[in-house]
Amino acid sequence: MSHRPSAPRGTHDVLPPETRRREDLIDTARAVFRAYGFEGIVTPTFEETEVFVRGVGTSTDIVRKEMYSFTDQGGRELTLRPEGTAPVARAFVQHGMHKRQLPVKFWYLAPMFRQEAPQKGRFREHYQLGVEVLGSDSPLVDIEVIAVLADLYARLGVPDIGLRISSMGDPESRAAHREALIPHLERNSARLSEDARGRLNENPLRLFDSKDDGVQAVMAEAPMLGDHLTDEASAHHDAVTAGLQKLGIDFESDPTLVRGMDYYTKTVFEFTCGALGAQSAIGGGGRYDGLVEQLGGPPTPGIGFGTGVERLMLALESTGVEVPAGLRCYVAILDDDLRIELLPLVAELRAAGISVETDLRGRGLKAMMKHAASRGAEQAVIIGKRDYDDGVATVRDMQTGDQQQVSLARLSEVLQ
RNA sequence: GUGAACGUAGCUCAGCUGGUAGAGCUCUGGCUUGUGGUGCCGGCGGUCGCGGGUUCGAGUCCCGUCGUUCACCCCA
Repeated sequence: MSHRPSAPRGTHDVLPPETRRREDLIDTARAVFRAYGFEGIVTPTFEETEVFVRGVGTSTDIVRKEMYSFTDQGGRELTLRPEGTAPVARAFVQHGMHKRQLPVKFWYLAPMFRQEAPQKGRFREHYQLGVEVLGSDSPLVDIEVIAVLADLYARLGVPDIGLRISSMGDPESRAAHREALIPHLERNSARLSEDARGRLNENPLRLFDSKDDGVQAVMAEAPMLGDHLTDEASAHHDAVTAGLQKLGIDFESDPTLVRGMDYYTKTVFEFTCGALGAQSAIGGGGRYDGLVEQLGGPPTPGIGFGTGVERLMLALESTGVEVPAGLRCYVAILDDDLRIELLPLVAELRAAGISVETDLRGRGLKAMMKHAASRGAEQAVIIGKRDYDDGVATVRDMQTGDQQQVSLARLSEVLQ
């Protein structure tokens, strides 16, 4: 027993009927993305480690302690993708997409790997649906990207959604803010927690997000990034919020909103879902105007988001939406010889677009009927020796129990 | 990575102060020789997460380990 393997810590299998709800969710997402003109992009599950180190940033928890990195047989330093944006930016650069008509708009569904402590809504492998738009610095893109995500949540019926939005400014804004913030923190270092003092210099913005009382008190009096935005960054932010208001998308301006990637500039945002508990972030993203250049490409602005598939599933669990069964018809064949004889008939039904299942174990009618019921079949088609000799099948409505004889030739037509 | 709680059949759980495992559901067979969903009867299924210790004896106590959950942290 002890050597019976199980899924590694922080990973899990997805089984029916859960898979069905998941597939439906992904179908909906794809439809929403297409409605906005996004096209799919697929990037490798692993990248050169350098992509994330340079892209995501060395001060981030992701790069510092959460990456699954390894050296392959050829001595290459590789890392399982911990986030979705840097790989897309890398692909943009590699394929010279700046020569395409800009902006390019991509969506993806991909697994992400981070070695974190697992808990509800947080796994070491999780899937994200995401979107990236590269090649326009217009606030119109920010608005569209946030709108797609809000639209997706609405279409899925995710309950208790909240949106926080802020601006990280541009490098110039951040430098000015940092010059005011660091001295403030140093003056008050006695009131900061040990952990907070440790990261005071490398990423002081992170402290705005702290839940420590002492740190919070210091940060409440700290100079805000929002007060140091350049005119351009400030105007950009105002245009984004104006657009969201015009679309009727509710949001809360939260200058303390901080996100985990170093590449963010200007607009950052995070959607939360009250049904999720401690891991309440269900999706988030922001603008990353320096990332493409950071990865060796021409200066190219970009913005995107990621939203967690598992967290979406958790959020939707509480709504108790029933998914209809996927099976239309169960064909119960009574005679062993007929099981082979009637293979073309079953094939014909399937070719006509009817979902059909048959017994694959050679069971009796009673067991087959039970199977048909538990699979949620709308109709059972019963064909025994007598029916077959008469050229008919018995079609039973599994809801009402009504039965009728239908000629084999007309079967697919009747079942439509 | 840190702290706390929990870990008994596929699932949900019971098992009092230690004496060598039980229920419901699921699955399966029968009552119903070609018919499901209700009912009755039967069956399959567990070295009590794993390893060690205390004891005449441990699911029940102790330690370790793995896993899950919650909080910190971080994020989707």
